[in-house]
Order: sequence, then structure tokens, then C-alpha cells
Amino acid sequence: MNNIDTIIEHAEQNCKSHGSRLTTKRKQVLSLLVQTSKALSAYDLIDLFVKENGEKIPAMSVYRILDFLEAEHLVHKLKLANKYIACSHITCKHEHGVPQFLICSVCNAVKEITVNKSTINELNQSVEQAGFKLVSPQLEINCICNDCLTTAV
Amino acid sequence: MNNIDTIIEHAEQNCKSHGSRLTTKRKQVLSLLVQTSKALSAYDLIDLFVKENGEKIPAMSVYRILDFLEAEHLVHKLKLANKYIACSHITCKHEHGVPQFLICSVCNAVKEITVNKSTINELNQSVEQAGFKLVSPQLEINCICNDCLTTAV
DNA sequence: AACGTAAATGATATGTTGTAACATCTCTAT
DNA sequence: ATAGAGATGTTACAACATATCATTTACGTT
Repeated sequence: MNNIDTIIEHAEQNCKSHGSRLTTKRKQVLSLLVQTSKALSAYDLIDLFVKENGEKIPAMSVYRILDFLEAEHLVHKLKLANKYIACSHITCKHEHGVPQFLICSVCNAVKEITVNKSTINELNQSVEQAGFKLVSPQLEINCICNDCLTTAV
Repeated sequence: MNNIDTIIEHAEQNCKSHGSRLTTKRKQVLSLLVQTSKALSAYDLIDLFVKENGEKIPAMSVYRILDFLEAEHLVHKLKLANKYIACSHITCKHEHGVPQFLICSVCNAVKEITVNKSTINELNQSVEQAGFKLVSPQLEINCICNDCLTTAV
């Protein structure tokens, strides 16, 4: 069976349940993100869209669609890289705790890891003591993956 | 006495000691960063430069100067925001442990906080288990400061 | 089924950020 | 004084993002 279709259908139901519409274009964009499971920039998506669907899509549309998908919690925007990635909880149900993104600054690979809740709590305490508030407990951490580390030398 | 001049002079000695030159333009840019003590984008600096010095500076020059200052460890580049900030250890001598930057996503205020070494170690362990390596233990954390939090409502 | 409205998308222009490539200037050592 | 390296200037352009207005589509009402 086709896993991606299942995911998309699930997402569609989710949208419908609170009165928003996962239109064809939105499905197509989401589908690209789910399939690649890598972080893609808006312009990456524009190129991929043409390749996969044989028709152009304006930049404006992609940005609007990404905003929509983000508002629906179907994709995350990685601010560190200005890239977008399918939200992990649409591809797998069980809860992982607090997800954190490791982004390889060389090859843009993205890995989602779980960090102890206590670690996050400690971090959060330090932040609040400083008079700031975490926008989300989801950190984007600038890393180098082992592959790039070994080949770079 | 003028604190900023002292800082700049100190930085200049530092450069001289290993054969690099803190030229007038570089001093001017560094000086802007030290004075504002906020995170500024390259184009923020271009505007500020005109305002403060009454002469234009090309974008290219600012980027080159920022690269230089970063290599000299006089400024940090905040990758999350694509902004630059004067390195704290040129304005204050004593070591703080592992510095972390909190960046207000509304007003761009930057606060440097200290997080328990143990917290960082735990984070680092999780990262290494995932086959990644922290580029630097210096995190850039996306926050909202209390000022913006209260006024936004 | 036809219509009106709101939402979604398209199209165009332009703003913003960053860099490539080459020219010119300016120190510094000889 | 002059050559060579390093620093800066200039121009053009690539990549990323949004503003604005036009057009199309979906959906409830009649």
C-alpha cells in the first residue's frame, strides 16, 4: 500500500475537521515534502514541483501554501536554514517527547532527535530568568553530520 | 573616559599582534556593533554607517569586513537571524562559561545567557548519539523578550 | 441551475539579502 | 620609488521573499 497517500489523506481529514481545505496544490506541495523527508527551501520546492507535476507554480503560491501548511502544523519552518520540512507527527503517530532539529550546515541534512525533557526544562529556566520566553521548545541546532565531517578533511 | 575607544584600541592591538590590520573602515563597523550592542544585519550596518559617518559603504565591503571581524573573533554571526553582534569578550573580560544567545524574534534584542554546563553536555550527548556534531556549543535560541510579550497584546 | 461571496491562486513588479568578478587604491617592505 | 599583497570600490546579478492587484474556484443560498 501507498504510505504517502495515507499520510496525505489523514492530513486532509485533519484539515476538514476544522473547516480548512487541503486543496490539490497544497496536497502536491505537502506530498513533495513528505516524500523527500529533507528540509527544502521554497525555491527547491518550486523546482521539484515542476519536475514532479510538469507544471509551473509561482513563488508566491508556494510561500502561501507553506504558510498554510505551517499554520495547520503539517510542516515546520526551520528558521535557521529558511527551509521547510514535513512535520514528523504526520508520518508517525507515537509521541517522541520534545523534538529538536539538528541541521548539518554543510549538506543540509536534517535529523530530528529527542532530548530529555529535563534538559529542556533546565534550558527553559535559564531563558525565563533572563526575561525571555522560548518561542517554541523546538530548537534548531547548527551541526555538522558525521558524513560531512569525515569527507571534508 | 571613552569606553568604546578603549575596546577598539584593544581590538586593534589584538589584530596587530598576529599580523592583521584593523583598518579605519573595519574600526568604524566594529564600533557601530559595539555601540549598539544589538544584533544588526549587514544592511542595518550599511544604513547606520551612512548615518554615523556621513559616507556610503558598499554592501560588498560590509560583508567582507564582517567576515574579517568574525575571523578575528571580534564579532559573532548569528546564523539564525543572519545578524551580527559584537563578541562579548571584547567588552568584558571575565569568562562566563558557555554563552548562549537568546534572540527576540520580534525586536531583535539579543541577550547572552549562561546555561549550566551539565545541560549543554546532555544536549551534546543526544546530538552525538544522532551522528551529528555541534558546530559550536553556542546556541542561538529563538525567543520573545518580555517587553514584546507584554506590549504585543 | 444561477448567483454572490469568500477563499485560493496567478501574474507582475519590486524589495531584500548576498555574492561574483574585476578595477582601483593603499599600505608596507625592500 | 616601486612592486606586490591586501583592502576597498563598482557593477552586475543570483537567490529569497513579499506587495498588489487580477482571475479563478468552491460552496452555500436562492
